[in-house]
Amino acid sequence: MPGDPKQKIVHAAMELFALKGFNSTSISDLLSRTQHHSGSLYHFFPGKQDVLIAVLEAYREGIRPMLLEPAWKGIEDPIERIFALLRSYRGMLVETDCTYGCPIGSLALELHEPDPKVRELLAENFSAWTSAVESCLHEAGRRIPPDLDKRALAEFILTTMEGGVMQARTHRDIAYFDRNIAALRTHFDLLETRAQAHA
Amino acid sequence: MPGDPKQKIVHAAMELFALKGFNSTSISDLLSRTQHHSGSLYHFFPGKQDVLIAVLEAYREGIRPMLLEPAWKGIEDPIERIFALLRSYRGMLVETDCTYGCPIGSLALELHEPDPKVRELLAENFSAWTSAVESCLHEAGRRIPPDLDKRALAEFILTTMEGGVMQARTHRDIAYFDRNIAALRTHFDLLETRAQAHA
DNA sequence: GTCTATAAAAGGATAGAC
DNA sequence: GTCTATCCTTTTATAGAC
Repeated sequence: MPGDPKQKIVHAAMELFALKGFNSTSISDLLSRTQHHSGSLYHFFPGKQDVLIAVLEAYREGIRPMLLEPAWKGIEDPIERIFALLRSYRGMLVETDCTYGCPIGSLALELHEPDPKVRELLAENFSAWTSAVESCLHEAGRRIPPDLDKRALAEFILTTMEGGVMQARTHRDIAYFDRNIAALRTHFDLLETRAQAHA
Repeated sequence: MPGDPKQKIVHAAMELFALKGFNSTSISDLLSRTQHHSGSLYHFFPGKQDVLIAVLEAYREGIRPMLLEPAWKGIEDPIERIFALLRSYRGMLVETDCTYGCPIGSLALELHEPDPKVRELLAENFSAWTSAVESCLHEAGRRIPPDLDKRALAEFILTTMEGGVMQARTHRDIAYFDRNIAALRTHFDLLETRAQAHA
């Protein structure tokens, strides 16, 4: 529903939490952006925390349709799909002058003592991302050493993205992100060489 | 000066910003922890932001004496010094049940639109850390391919630490950190193999 | 330099009419 | 379901005595 007010609030919250963070986004910010009033928001959500939960659920549900499918359009090679996914984060950084990176990573580090439900949803977002990358690694077959822990490598790829985003944002310079991705590419090249050597 | 009230406030702020974040730490929190009163704090600092600046300067000045020297005690091998540094972050995570990681990384992602001075200090903290690691890489000499960009690899090591901390904190499980460090160790092993092959 | 008291504003949330 | 008005708390910051 495009006019669904609940969805509209969640959508605004996704944008504002990514842009300013959770604590720095006030209920008033959400209301003024959605042109709703507090009675409306509190009709749908018991409190601000519940808006955050809805946001994290929306991100989790959106990983495939909103993130992976656009990034993977026209790309079949499983390893190139991983780098295409990383490029989509690069695109977000470039579009926003290196201010907006991964919304999940930002929230994960902003919220130090999160509600258990919130922490669980952050973890589920990371896990779903990691699983998608892990699938690509399995599809890559013998280009990766067969004895290598694919799940661990997928987590390392998430680390590369998050660390690259963090440094690019902090230095306001996309080159930090690019050098991290280049280092990961070197890692893949070395792994592929080793996989061939053992073949 | 151990009783210096200004230092005492900065010290409390370092702890509380790391524990709860900047926005979630109130001036009252700082005052109750230091047993001072608002007149005292505002005598030394024009505002809360200036406490943050003092905190970031203290972290920057503390990198060598508080972080590197303890981590490197008794360790001479330059590559093992890098992994010893990473272990000191592991120690912080374990001591705090995976709630407290790198204070600079947390602040870097919490503060989305920081004051230019604050952003610059965050960047300086990352740069100083990266430079220290880069020095180790240069000392490692021929164990690393000579054509490899040592600065970029040092940034990739920072990325590994920050990404490992982020995932360990989010999942409340140190194994995520350990697997990231293991992946980095694999990367070093592969680089060393390549360096030998070209020798 | 440190204390008390308090101003001034912002933020989360609620009540009740419509 | 949505609007207006408002309560209550927290928070940053200031004033002025000591």
